[in-house]
Order: sequence, then C-alpha cells, then structure tokens
Amino acid sequence: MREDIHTTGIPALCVSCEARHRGVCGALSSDQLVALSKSTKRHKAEAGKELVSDSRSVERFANVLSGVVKLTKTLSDGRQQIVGLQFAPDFLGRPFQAESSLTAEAATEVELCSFPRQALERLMKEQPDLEHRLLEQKLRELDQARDWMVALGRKTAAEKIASFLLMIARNIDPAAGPERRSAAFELPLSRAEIADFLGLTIETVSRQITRLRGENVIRVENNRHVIVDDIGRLAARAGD
Amino acid sequence: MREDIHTTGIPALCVSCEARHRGVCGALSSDQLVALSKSTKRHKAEAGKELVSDSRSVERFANVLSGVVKLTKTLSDGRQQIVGLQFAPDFLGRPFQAESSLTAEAATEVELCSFPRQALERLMKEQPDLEHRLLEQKLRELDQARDWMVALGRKTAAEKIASFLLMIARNIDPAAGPERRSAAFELPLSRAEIADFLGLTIETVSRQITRLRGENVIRVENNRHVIVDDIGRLAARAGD
DNA sequence: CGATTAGTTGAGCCCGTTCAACCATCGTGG
DNA sequence: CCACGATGGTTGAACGGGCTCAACTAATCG
Repeated sequence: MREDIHTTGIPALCVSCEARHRGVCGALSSDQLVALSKSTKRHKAEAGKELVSDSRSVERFANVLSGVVKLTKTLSDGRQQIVGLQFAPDFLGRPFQAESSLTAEAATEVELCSFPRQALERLMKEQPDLEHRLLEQKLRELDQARDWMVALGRKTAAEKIASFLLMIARNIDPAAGPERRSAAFELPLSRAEIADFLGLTIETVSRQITRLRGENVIRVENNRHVIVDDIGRLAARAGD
Repeated sequence: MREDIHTTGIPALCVSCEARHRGVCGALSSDQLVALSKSTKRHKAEAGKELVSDSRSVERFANVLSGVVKLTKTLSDGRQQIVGLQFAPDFLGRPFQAESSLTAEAATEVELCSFPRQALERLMKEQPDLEHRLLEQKLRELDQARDWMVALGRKTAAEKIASFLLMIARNIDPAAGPERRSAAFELPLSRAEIADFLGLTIETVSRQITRLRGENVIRVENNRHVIVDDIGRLAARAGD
C-alpha cells in the first residue's frame, strides 16, 4: 500500500482505483472523492458495446479502469477510421461540448467508472488541479494522435504494423518496463479493427503479420496472442 | 470598439490583440496582462523560419497573431508529415514538457507574441481560467488532428485535396462566415507542403488541383490564389 | 455435422508513386 | 537587354504497393 496518498475517508470504490493514482481523480481530496462517488457508477461492458455514439449528447464521462476503448470516426459511405485507443487509466469524454463527433466502443471487455458531466464540471471549478490533470491527459492524447498521423501519412504497411504492435506492447504487456527486451500480450483488436486503425485493409494487415512471423520477429498463437522475443528487432521495422 | 471587455489599464500591446478576444489571454485581468506584457515580445518571422526545433528545449510559448504556422514531424530517413496548422489566435507550444517532439515553422510570414514558459506556468496557477482556455484550445487541436487522421487513413487523393482547400478557406478567407457560398484566399502552403500535410506526393497534389480546376470547382491564379465560387460543390468532393 | 465468423492466401488491377522532361517566373550579372 | 540558373509547378509514361475480388482454412457453436 502506498504511503504518499492518504487513504482514510476515501470511498471504498476508489481505494485501489488506478484513476486515483495515475488518472484524473488523483487531483481530488478525500472529501471531493466522497462527493463524486455518490454519483459514480462502476460497470463493465463487453467487447463491441457502444459507449458513446456519434453526434449524440453525452451526459456522462468515465475513467477506463481496464480493457481497451477504441474511438472511431465514420465517413458517410461507411469507411471507418479508428482515431484513438484508450487504456487504463485514461479519461473518456470530450468536456465543454454537448455532442460527440466520434464513437467510442469497447474493443475488449472494459471496466468503466463513470460520472455525470455536470458533476465533473462542477468539481473542476472548485479544484483547478483536476482541470490540470485533464489537460495533461488531453495533451498526451494529442501527442499520440500526431504520432499516428505520421504513420498514416508516411509509413508503409509493414512499418504501420510494426509501430502498432510496439504501441500495443507498451500499453498492454503487464510488466513491460522501459528496459524489457521481450514482450507478450493479447491483441485488443481484430484484424478488421487493426486495418481501420492503420488505414489499411484486412488482407494487408494479415499479410504483414504473416510476414513478421515468417521473419521470426514475432510469434502468434490463436490469432490474438503475440510474443515478441526481441523488441529491438520489431522497433527497427517501425520506421522512425 | 467592443464594450464587453474592459480596456482601461490594458497594455497598449494587448488592446487590439486578437489573443485577448478569442485566444488564451482573454482569461487574464488587466493587472495580469500588465505583468505578463513585461516579459512579452512581439515579433515577425518570415516564411520558412524555424520557430521550434525537434527535441530541443523550448523556453518560450507564443500566440499566433497573423500568418500560418505548420507543425511537422520527420522520420529518420527524411519522410515528413505536417501534423497541424495553426492560425491566429492559436496558442503555440506544448506546456508541461521540457522538449518538443515536433518542429514548428512559419509557413507564411507570421506575427507572434511570445512569453517565457515560466511566466505562463506561474500565471496558470493564480488564474485557473487561463488553464481552462488552454485546455479548450488543445481540445480543438485534438479534434482537428483526428479529423485529419480520417483523411490520411481513409480518403482518396481527390478527397484529401478538397478537404484541405475547404479547411484553408474556412480559416483564411477574411470574411467567410458559415453562410458564404463563395471564398477566395491565398494558399499558405506550397505544393510540397500540401503533399506533406496530406500524405501525398507533389505530383499527385498538382494533378488533383488541376483536375478540380478542369471541372470548374475552383479557379487558381498565380499558383497560390484560389477562388471557390460554390463552396458546396467543393464540399461535395471532400468525402465526409 | 453444417453454419457462421475470423483469418489467410492467391491473382489481377488500379491509384498514387517514381522518374523524367518540360514550363513559368524571377532575380542576377554580363 | 537578354542569357542564365534556380526555384516551383505541371505533365507524361511506367511501375508497384496496397486494394479488390475470390477461394480457402480454422475455430466456435448450434
């Protein structure tokens, strides 16, 4: 149990919650946590569940506690692009705007801790540090979005796949510290979703993964489980 | 002269500054403006000037007062991607991070109002509304970045060019209100830069512009001046 | 078992790239 | 004044990476 954060008087729900450590709730005092937790709901959503719909008003925000959420945009003729992935303890929502311009969907089974937008916006006024945390989170999302713009605009299919696997490894592998040489993880996305993320087709994704497998850069079991023995070899193919 | 914003005691520099109306400085009281303006420098940079260099520490932030700034990322082998364009009165800088992961360059002649990062970070603590403005600005940038991810990943060359021209028209045309049927503007980017923005080559950009010209969707004078008589016809080709 | 869904593999095609020639504009110096 | 090179843009021809279309395999579930 960490000592640096006071745990007395904190709602039971929050005590072991990652959002209180690395997420936005870390900005809140125990009193504020108690107040917020009154309107807080913790729930699970199975893979595929739509969490936020395009151009529908959003009345709740949420912290991602586990699992992966994908943010997608769709053109009128059905072409889709995944514009972001969120992992615990990311904040899910677009403050200061009544309707969402994108769709959020559970990519894997997901645990959320949600609260009304009003509750959050009220808390932000009395606790500026909350807004600060939110700003930092959104700045990170912006950095990530821009990294993917480079991949989408300028990388080859092979580089896109390598970059994607690296990114997932860093976010998912339970204990992948900065100095790990190997990694293993479950892919949170299907081939179709990877294609929508990288601006490719299912077939190209499949072929490139097969290629990496053939060159012994990765091993794949049951389609979803990926093992990277030498992360450096994978990184060398990411292009940057 | 607007009545809704108090102008007595405001530094001369700031009186007619757009950043005070629609930009981040709007959060500041006249006292705070006076304090900030002591360490403020207003300056011009000609097109091509590098404003922020990749992985170099950034000691100043700035407001864009006029002109266009492009944000680029470069892969190790020289491939480039423009990951954002900034117009007045956008805020230029990445708070809470010592070094920049991208390069900012004047795309056209640019006027900036810059200030030390410390001055801004200090002011943010005493004036939470400043951080709020910054958050809103960054949220807009994030929305834009995601819109371009869709273009980069899923739109055809023709659609990319149409989307790009539309975006520029909305940002540059002096008086393009929401209900304008026509627009005219100077392109702030060269063909090469447009290519780097859209993930295309110079030749493809050129060909697509020629095509739009041939179909009388746009007129082009002197390579840079674009006239759109019917914005709807252009929008119909943007794909979304 | 067949039915369904997810992934792989193959063959051919097409959009955008590559490579190259050409054109327009502009500033410079003989 | 024109010749000159430099820069930025256009245009053409051929190539190729990734897409399309289609057949096939694997895993899951009734």
